[in-house]
Amino acid sequence: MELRHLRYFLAVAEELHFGRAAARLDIAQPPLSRQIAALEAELGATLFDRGRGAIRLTQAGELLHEHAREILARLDSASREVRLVGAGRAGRLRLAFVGSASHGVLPQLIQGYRAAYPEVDLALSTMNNAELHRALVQRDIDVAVARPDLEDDEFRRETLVREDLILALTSDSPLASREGLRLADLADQTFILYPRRPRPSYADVVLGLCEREGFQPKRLELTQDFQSAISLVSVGAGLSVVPQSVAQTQRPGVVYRPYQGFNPGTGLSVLSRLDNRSPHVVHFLDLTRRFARSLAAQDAGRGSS
Amino acid sequence: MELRHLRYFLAVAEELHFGRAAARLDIAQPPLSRQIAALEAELGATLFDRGRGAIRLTQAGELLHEHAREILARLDSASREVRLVGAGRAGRLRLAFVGSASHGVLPQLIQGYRAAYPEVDLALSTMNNAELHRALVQRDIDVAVARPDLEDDEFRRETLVREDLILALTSDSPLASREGLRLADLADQTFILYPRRPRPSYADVVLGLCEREGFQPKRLELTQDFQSAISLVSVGAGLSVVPQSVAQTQRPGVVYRPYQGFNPGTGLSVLSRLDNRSPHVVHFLDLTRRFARSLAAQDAGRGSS
DNA sequence: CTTGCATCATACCCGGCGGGTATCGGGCGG
DNA sequence: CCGCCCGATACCCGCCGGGTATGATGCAAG
Repeated sequence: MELRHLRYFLAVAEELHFGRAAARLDIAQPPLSRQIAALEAELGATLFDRGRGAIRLTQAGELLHEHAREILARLDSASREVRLVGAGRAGRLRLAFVGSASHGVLPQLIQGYRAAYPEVDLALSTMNNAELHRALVQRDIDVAVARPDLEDDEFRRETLVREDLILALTSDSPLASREGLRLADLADQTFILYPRRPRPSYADVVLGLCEREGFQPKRLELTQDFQSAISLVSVGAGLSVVPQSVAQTQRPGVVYRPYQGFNPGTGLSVLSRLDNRSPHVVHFLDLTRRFARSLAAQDAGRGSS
Repeated sequence: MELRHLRYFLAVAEELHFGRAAARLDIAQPPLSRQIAALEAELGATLFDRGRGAIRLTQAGELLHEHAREILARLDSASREVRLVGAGRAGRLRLAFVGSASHGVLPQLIQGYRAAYPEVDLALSTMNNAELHRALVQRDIDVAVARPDLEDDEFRRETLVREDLILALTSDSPLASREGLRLADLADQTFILYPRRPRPSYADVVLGLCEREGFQPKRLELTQDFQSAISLVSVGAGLSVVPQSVAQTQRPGVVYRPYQGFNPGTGLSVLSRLDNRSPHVVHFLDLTRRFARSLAAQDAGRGSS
């Protein structure tokens, strides 16, 4: 049996007239008669009572009528849904990001995607860089937002934003009001760094900075993520070096201060597997590129003004 | 889209290998590739990730996979059900019969049909001859069991059984013990006849009998059906002339006695519209024919012994 | 009763499409 | 680097579905 049979049958069942049904189907009447006859032969059942003038459905015909309607409706909705998913306008996008990106521009980017593709179910989670890498490779996620990047040439990448590093200090610390602060001035402070595992990590980047400035922090406190680092700062356990965007969310007991000297900054990258050409991913990365470009234009404008 | 696309897609989705899927479908691999490509083009969606070695379903593919499975399963069950109904082994048969047929051989016939076609839903009802005729013509029923027949050459008919008429008397009537009773002996009794409407009817057949015997019943009582006639007999309201099979069910206060003289008997006919070639009807009438033949053989055997 | 019309079935032809074989192209393993 | 595996492409052929013409049948009107 083919869908043609069902479509033709449905037309005849609804018109109860071969001529009109054929017109509705945009074919001539004879092939329609033939196809219906073939269907009846295949099913071994008479579907229509061809009695004098008016045509009528048999019991088997009534039964097939209901089934055919449902099957064709089902097919139609399947087709529509698949088209939508195939166009990336429905379905699901699994995105994970480093915790320190939950402030700053990433939320705007995600909002933008949500607005453009409201029917796509966004599955969000947070991971550190190592976990992001593993999840991308194992296809547990479609898109990763890493800081600053993931080393893998199997990934497509878009740079989302670059930002300076900044100090997070306990608000009642005397350092908070000092002008022209340098990293070396903090040599005898407790540095709260993250993540604790795996190494090397962002913590080592900061330690490298210190070494470049000619010292090693007197005390180190390693914590899991930037959230707990800030928490520790707020209770006076030490200071931390964080991306500037973190300063957007003020927190009691914490003040943010720039420092003098070498500031390599940090960035956010949006990554996906090279072989993942899913429209959702493509759309998200396109949006990312446009968004990053508009951010750069803003910065340039602000810089020149 | 055609079912071929769904079937091919399903094979590939389950094998995740074009070669094996083609083998399973008993076609060569190239046309399979082409059909899948055509399906993807029509849906505007990539369904498979053809990445290095292992093939994989995309999100759109996963979605279509579920839909395709259900649609094909649905089609399969539709086909099976329609075949059954078309073969008359499932579905519904609407049968109506005169009340006086609820004793005697009709129940056996119906039992026989039930045993042969257990999945067919039998819709039974009782009507008088006039109602049977109307119902058949208007297609409210498929098969009618009338006594003795319906006058209409648009009907196909099988004679189910013929039987003598018999008297139903009040058990304490002196007539009950009289030998060699003749209808004329009952001229001064109350004749309870049916149906009251419409006329002419079975009541007129009995009145014709009396006339032939040279008398008119002194008193007449017309009632709706044979059930109420027997009830009236049982309370001593008079006597009735009924088909012999009615005597099979004994009832307190009623005795059945044969009578001498002309006995035209009566019969049951099984009727259906000539243009109703539904397998259910055909089966039922076939069964009726065989059943009637076996009844006739029984009678002949009993007669000769 | 006969003619004409409406409607579905049959006869026959044609072209498109689905399937076949041969071959290519790329990725992976030896 | 070569050969193999697998999917894609190229090209041909035969079938089947659709078209036109016509038949068969039942009904209505004259």
